[in-house]
Amino acid sequence: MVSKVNSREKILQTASRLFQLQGYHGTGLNQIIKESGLPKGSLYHHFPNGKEELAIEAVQYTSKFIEENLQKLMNEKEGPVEAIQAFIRDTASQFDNLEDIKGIPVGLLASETALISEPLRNACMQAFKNWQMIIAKKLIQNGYEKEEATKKGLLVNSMIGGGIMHSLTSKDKTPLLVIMEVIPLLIEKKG
Amino acid sequence: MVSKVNSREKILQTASRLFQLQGYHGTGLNQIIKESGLPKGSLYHHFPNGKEELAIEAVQYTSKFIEENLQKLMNEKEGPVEAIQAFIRDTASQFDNLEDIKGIPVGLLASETALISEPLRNACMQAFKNWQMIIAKKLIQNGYEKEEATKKGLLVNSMIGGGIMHSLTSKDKTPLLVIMEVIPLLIEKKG
DNA sequence: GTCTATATTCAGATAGAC
DNA sequence: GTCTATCTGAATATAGAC
Repeated sequence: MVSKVNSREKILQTASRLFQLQGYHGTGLNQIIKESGLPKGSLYHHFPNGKEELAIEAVQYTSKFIEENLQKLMNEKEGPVEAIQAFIRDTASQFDNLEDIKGIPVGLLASETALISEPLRNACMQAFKNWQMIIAKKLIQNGYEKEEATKKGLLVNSMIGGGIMHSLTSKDKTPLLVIMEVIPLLIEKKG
Repeated sequence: MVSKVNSREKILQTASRLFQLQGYHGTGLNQIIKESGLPKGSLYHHFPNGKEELAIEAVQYTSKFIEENLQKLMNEKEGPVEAIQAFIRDTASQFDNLEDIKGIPVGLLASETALISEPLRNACMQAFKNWQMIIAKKLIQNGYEKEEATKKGLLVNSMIGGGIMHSLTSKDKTPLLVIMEVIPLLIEKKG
C-alpha cells in the first residue's frame, strides 16, 4: 500500500523532530500520533516494540539527514576548514529566528538514554561515528594521517554538540560562532 | 529545627544528582523522595511550587559545587591552560569506572528545558555564565583583554559540555581527553 | 510541622471492533 | 489491516490525619 510507506515515513519524520526538540522522556507517543495525524494503532503496527524501537529509527532518520548535509558541504568546499565552518554556520543560522530551532541532532536523546538503554545509546553512538568519519575522510583527502584525522573528527563533533547545547540554552548563536572561529586553529593546513 | 535544614539539604543533594544523571523528565519526584528517604510532604513543604522550583534550586546547588572546584583549580595552578586541563582531566576521570558517572553538570537539564521553562533556562544559563566568568577572570589575570577572555571562557565551556556529552554516549573518556589536548592551541600565552 | 493516603492526569501499551 | 476504546501504572500534586 502507498499509505503504508507514507504512514511510516510520516511517523518517523514527526518523531525525529520532536525527539530532537523535546528529548526522549519529554516526547509522548500521544503527541507524535496527534501531530502526525495518524492513529495509535498505526504506530504500533509499524513499530511493534513501541517507543524505544521508534526512537532508534528516529535517531537513524535524523543521522542520515545530517550525514547528507555534511557530505554535501564536504564535496562543495575545497578544504576541510571551509566545509566545517560552513556546516557550523548553517547550524548556527537556525538561532536567527527562535521559531526555527530544530533541536540537538541526537545529543539530547543520547544524554538522556546513554545510561538506561543500550540499543538507543548504540544508535546515537553510531550516528556520532558516521559524522566523525565524514569529517575524517575529508581530512585524509587533504593530507592528514588517518589517526590524526579520526581524532580531529571526534574533536569537531564534540565541539559542535557542546556549541548547540549552549546556543540552545542562551537562545543565541554566539557559542556556535565562537567555535566556528577557532576551527582554523585546530585544523591546520597540511602538505 | 535541625531536621528542617537537613531535610532540605538532603532533598537538594539527591535531586541534583538524579537530575544530572537522568534529566528533568527522566527523574520523578517519587524517586527523589524514595532515595532521599524523606516523605513527599517534606518535599512540598520545602519546595511548595513543586518540581520546577526544586529543579531550579538543584541547578544552583550543582552550579555552586562546580564553581568551587573550578575556582580551586584556578587558584592552585599557575597558568590558565594548566588549570583548565586539570579540570577536564578531573571530569574525564569519572569515566574510568562506569559506576562513577555523575552525569552532565546541568547540560542535559538545560537542553531539555530551554524551550519549555524560562525560569529553568535562566538558572542553567546563569550556571554557564558563572563558570565562564571564573575562567575569564583567570585569563585576564594572565594578560588577556576582557573581551577575548570572555569569548575564550565561553568556548572552553561549550567544548567541555560537548565533550561530556560524547564521553557519556560512548562511555569512554577519549572525547574529553582530545579536548584537553587542544586547549594549549586555543589559550596561547600572553605577555 | 511531619508524614500518609488519595486525587487526578497522562504516560505507554493493548484488545478488539469493523 | 485500520482505527477506536480501554487498561494499567506512574507522574505531579493535594488534602488532611496526627
